[in-house]
Amino acid sequence: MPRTANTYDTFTAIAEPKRRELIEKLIGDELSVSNLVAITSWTQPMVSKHLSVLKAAGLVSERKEGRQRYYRVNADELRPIQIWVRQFEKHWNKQFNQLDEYLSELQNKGDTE
Amino acid sequence: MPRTANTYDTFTAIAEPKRRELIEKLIGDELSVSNLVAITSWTQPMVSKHLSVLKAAGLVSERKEGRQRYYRVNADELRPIQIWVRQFEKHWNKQFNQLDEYLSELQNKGDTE
DNA sequence: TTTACATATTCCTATATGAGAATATAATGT
DNA sequence: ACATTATATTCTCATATAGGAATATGTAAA
Repeated sequence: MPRTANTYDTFTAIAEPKRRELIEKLIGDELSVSNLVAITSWTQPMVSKHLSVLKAAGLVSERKEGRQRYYRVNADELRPIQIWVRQFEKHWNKQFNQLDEYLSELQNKGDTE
Repeated sequence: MPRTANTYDTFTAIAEPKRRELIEKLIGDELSVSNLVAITSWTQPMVSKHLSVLKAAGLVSERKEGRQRYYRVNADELRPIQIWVRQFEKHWNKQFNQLDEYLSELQNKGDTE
């Protein structure tokens, strides 16, 4: 039995590097499959298949428009991960915590909302 | 080819629920294999094997003492996950962000350091 | 040096699944 | 109706790997 996976849960879905890559491309943007094919240079079936896994895990949603399908990320679905990781936060080294704050600031600066 | 996995990276290592369970048990505590066997009621080889994967991924370290081996979690190794997930933070729903703050407070209250 | 205990490793098997190629579906335009 | 474009699905194959049983390694005690 490989990865116990009832089917794809969030953790399993993002374990695959290509799927993380896809999700990253979708941050903030809504993109069609062909957009993603162009950006990644992967084959179309490969993009579609990974998208379907992400969709099954609830990490992306789909919007049909003509013959294209536009995908967007459901950012909220990544929160269980953050919540899980937070359990370990208090055991992180101080020096790294400083880096964290720095990164947080960078991100807030880039925040346009 | 299942999970592309060169071998176990952090994301792949925690994709397995049993491994997440193990890591959780090790938060704050240093535990021997038999401790973990007692706690989880899994077979000893099963515990050892999952620990070896976690160790290969750098998520736990080992300390030998007599015939026991004590394991502890390397919390810092989970930071890449947090950093990755943070990219999506600004797209989370406000209502959830409030829940986040609440959970954060709870956790800080429990912080003894 | 045997015996008992703690842990790791090896061997086997079943199965999930990523990749690739080919094909199907579906929508649009002519 | 037919061609074209966009996307999904199906099929085959190779391989990583979780689980289980058995065994090996290593350490302490008698």
